[in-house]
Amino acid sequence: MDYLDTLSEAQREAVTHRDGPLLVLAGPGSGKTRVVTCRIAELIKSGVSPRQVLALTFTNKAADEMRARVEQLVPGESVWLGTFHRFCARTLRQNASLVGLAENYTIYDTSDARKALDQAVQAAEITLTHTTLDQIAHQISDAKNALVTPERFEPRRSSPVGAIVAKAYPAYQKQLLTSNAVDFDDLLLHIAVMLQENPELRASLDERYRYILVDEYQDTNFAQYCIVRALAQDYPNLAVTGDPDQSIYGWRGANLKNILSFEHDYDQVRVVRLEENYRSTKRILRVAGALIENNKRRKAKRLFTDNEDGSRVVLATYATQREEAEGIAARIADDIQSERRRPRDFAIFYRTNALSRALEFALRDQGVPYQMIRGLEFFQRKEVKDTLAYLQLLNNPRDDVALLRVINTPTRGIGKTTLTHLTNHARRYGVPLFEAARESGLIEALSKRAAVAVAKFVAMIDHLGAHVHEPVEELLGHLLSESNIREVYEKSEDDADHERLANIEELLTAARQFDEVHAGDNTLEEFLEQAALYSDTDDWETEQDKVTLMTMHAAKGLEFPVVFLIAVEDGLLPHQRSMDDPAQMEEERRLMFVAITRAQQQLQLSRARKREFRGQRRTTIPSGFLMELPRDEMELVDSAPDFPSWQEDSNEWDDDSAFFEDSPAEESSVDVRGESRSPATRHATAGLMTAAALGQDQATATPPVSPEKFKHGMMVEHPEYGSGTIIALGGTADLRSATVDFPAMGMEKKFMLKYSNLRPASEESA
DNA sequence: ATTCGCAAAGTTTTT
DNA sequence: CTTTGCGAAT
Repeated sequence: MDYLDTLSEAQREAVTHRDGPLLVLAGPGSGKTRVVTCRIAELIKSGVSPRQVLALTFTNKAADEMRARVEQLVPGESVWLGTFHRFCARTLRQNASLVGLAENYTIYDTSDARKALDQAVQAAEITLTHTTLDQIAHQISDAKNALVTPERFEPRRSSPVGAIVAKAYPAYQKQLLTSNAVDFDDLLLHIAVMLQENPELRASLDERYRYILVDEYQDTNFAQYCIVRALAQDYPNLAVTGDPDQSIYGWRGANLKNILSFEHDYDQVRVVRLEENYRSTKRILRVAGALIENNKRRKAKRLFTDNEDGSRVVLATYATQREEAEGIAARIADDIQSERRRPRDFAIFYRTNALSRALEFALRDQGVPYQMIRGLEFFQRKEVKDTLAYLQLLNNPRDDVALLRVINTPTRGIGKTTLTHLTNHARRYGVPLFEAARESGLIEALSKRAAVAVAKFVAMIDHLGAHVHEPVEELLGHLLSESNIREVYEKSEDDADHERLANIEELLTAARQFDEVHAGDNTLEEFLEQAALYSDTDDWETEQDKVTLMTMHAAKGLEFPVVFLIAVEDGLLPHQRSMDDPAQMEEERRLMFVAITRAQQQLQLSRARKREFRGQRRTTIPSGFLMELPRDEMELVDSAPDFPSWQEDSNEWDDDSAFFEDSPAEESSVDVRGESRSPATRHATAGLMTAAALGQDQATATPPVSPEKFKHGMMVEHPEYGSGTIIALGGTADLRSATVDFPAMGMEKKFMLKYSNLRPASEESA
């Protein structure tokens, strides 16, 4: 076909390279997806059997998109294309016994896994001093991502938490095995271990998957790295694509080293660089490039584009988060009203989900349609989880977490005491809870009444069990009526319950759609697998003509004509928890790089001078990243430059603003807002503030106190830590620092005076 | 057993 | 500030 003619030289090189390892370093907007899909098509055309091709992605969304594109290129040919987790889930299904599981194992999501851990910790009688379940879970997850099995786990010496983890990890793993269940990390861990320990299986899978493609290789963790390696040994036809500058999942164990040292890991690697960008304007690209250059640990890369210069990147400063949200909403509304743009042209990104609230209000106010992409949501709702738990229990009766969730939902008189007895019985004989429930008549501690209630529950599950091979929708139908779930919600007076019923209906719809596609056997298992590995990000609908709101992480791989990135402030971007670690700071910078490079034509970065944080209004500090951006490409817009009152007595000012906004006098038809606001507040690019000057802004935020004023023994105030005494001073000029003892906090802290919000206590009264 | 109320805790990103 | 969890009371 002719698609080869439409590719650039570099793209074509990657697409037509057939055998041997291939590393495609693909900058943002360089047509990476196109290269991957064309490559799959090209392989098939050159005679490779589709079933020998394995394409692994990071998200379902990416997989779905690729599948659609491959289908266009080579209709009817089905290669295995999906996420790492799904690939592992399927492979584990076929070889479950090798790791002590049965093929009908359950995949626990994070909250299920947390419950299993809770169970395990209790059963092992581990006391949680100085730590929490969450902490333990994290450490276990880290260990699993690094392929450290329970037996091999060694806590760092003198780590009290580590010692607890060393006990909890094996107990947790045992609990999972008893329940015939795995968590997300296990999917990878089990497969990686399985490949290590079973050479013949490894060899056969290696042979089966002759051509492997891995997308977003920079996001792979150690377990994924090992899996890929194991499958590409005898047939190293491994093509990985990625961009080290877009690695944003370090917190989840992703290891940048995997892509940076790909050339050392494999022999005779062909490297193709895709550096031409087809997405963004020159200006946007230059801004992105200038930012990412500040990272030390990276492969230098030249990004360029043939696209036009475009408009300057706007750096907007608003007085409050509310003005930020309203300003953006007004501009969007204006552009839609005047038909310059459609809602779907816009995206608004933020670092944390919590930041979306003000935007939602503002957009709703303006009547702008929007869709918000959140991580989970649907499958996390109680009623949905309850219903799915029934299915899980039916599919895998050993699933203790599922049983605990459903045995008294809706209530059927099986209370805490009964459950304690059941649990004791189960632990004594080392059997799953459902087994214990089945023997309820034999448990002496149980009252007659309790035993009967349990027996009725068991009978109901058994009865439902007769329907497990029917289409999922039908099974769900039986389940909803026999369990009384439907009846309880229907009879309820509560509106919330009717909404729950609606959600269950939605689940039925999902089941019906699933049934249409999967007519074959084992459908229940697969349905549950899909549900477990699904996230709401996956069915983000491009066709919908709505403004998109999402986190920066969710934005990866997408593009929009107009992008707003909000809250570019110290502590949010970069995030507080990353600021003390240079490696994490680089990841934050990459995250911002990803966000910026989503924009095709227009980009606005913004911050608010004041932002509500944990219920408190706080003066913000502009993100240090802003100072790394090239002044020449930017346009600075300040919505309240001559309005200094936000500094000191801003409490009232803010309330005033709220008052005016709500007063009917200033009614908000779209165009009134848009016009009245923009000309008055826009400033010519020339003059005013430079990006560096914006940094000075932070000094203005708290009226500057010259570092020389601080003396040893002086009483000082810190907005966060309260009052304290200077017990040491060091450095000179910009480097002058003070060590302060805060008696109320029982701690000492060292500050760089130039940057700190420290002030002499006496100034308070003025 | 369920319900209500209060307290506490925790607020990054997701397969 | 919000959500979640736990404990008490009915």
